[in-house]
Amino acid sequence: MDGSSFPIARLTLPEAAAERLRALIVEGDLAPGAKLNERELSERLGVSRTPLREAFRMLAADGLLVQLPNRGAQVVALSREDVRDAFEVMGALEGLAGELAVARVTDADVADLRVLQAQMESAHAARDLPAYYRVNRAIHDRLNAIAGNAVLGQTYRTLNARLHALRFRSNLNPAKWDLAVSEHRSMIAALAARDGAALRGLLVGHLRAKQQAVLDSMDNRDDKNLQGGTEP
Amino acid sequence: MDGSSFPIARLTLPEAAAERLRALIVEGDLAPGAKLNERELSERLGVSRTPLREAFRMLAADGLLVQLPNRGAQVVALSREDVRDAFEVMGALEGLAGELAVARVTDADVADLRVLQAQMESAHAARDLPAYYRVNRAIHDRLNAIAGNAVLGQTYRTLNARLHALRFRSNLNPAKWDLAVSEHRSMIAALAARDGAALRGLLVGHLRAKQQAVLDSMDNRDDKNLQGGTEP
DNA sequence: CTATGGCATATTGTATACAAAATGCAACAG
DNA sequence: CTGTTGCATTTTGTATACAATATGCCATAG
Repeated sequence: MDGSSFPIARLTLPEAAAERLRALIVEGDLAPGAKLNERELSERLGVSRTPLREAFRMLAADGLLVQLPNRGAQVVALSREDVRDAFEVMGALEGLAGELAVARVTDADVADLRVLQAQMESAHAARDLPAYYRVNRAIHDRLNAIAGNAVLGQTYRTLNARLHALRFRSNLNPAKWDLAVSEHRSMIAALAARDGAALRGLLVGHLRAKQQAVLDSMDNRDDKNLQGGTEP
Repeated sequence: MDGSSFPIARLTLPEAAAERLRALIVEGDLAPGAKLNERELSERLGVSRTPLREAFRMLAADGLLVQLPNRGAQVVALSREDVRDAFEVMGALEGLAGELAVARVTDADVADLRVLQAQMESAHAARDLPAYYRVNRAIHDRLNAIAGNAVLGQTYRTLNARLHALRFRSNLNPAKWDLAVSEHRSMIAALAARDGAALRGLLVGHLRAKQQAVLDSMDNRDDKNLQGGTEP
């Protein structure tokens, strides 16, 4: 995102462990509600318990783990309410990002976004879902970057990671997919026109649709992710 | 905020240390930019370095500390831009809180808020600034509670703590104070009338005024808090 | 047969010892 | 006199040992 300085930035062991765990959680290798045994995990990751515990603290702060005193850490199991709450906040953040982006966007930014939009249309035409997700994410990241608010970006990414831990396969049927792509087209138009209110409305609406899809997908699978649900 | 369950919840050592450090930072006993020596701090807090380092990780996640690999932790020194960014996000969050509160508020809540408002008017009439701040905070906390969004509340509190670490003495002159009190009156009226748009507008405007006051106060003091500024 | 109490085991919490890295100073070369 | 290199010291990073707590099982009383 910056690219102007080159600190070598070796990862410290707790950071590396946290990154690895984050991936394991988001990829679903560590299921929601799973209890994390310190000794076992530290052996699997090849680090001692001390840095692992620091990693736990970081992930707990991100809301990916919950730590119970003397009872260890477990992967968070988001309740329906948690998901609703997180999406509501995400909506507010996206709305802000839209308004800020309108205030700060340059023509070069718009040009870049149009390129991404074209890529998205291609992925859509080719029915290439992974590519679509990738470009989709790139567009939203780009918007946040244009907004130029570090606190916003940070908060947004953290919340996003927490929701990704759900591993929802948002059942994206053709109709929804078509709509989503056209919404993105409208977003870029609104941004190019410097129409903050319109962009805000589009982003919030877009997210509300996603929220509904995720909540639906939570209903349509085993209730494991609901609060209190632990496997036998 | 909940009050329906009574887990004894002894604080674990890292949590206790984090809480203590948080207070030291917010109270200004640990100045922005101050370097935190692990051995010395652990002795002063009466804990060993292990739980202290976990506390560091928690506070770093909250944005109260920054940790540099192999170079320790230091109290965050917010730049002007950081403050602007944080307030922008706070504004979006407050706006959301207002809309949610309107959707979920009960008449009992409104009655409670009117009591707090009366207390605020008293503090204002008596020119009792500490009491005013206390009630002010209580009102905003209450609004967030009514909004009933745990993620929102959490995010809001974290950002608030980070800004409090600035130790700004928002130069509250009589005119501004009068305005602030009347704004609160309007807020409660908007909430009672279930007028979400009006409440959002009031909250966002209220916060923007605060942001301006804080940024001004940052200008009017030594530039210690600005990025790169380290004492001789 | 069920429920309670106590003990053995496993797991987390904390302190400390050791390793690795950074810092500051001093000696030296230019 | 200035800048650089190497060493001693300080500080952070990691592993491990020990302490405290929780968990689960079994014996026993009702």
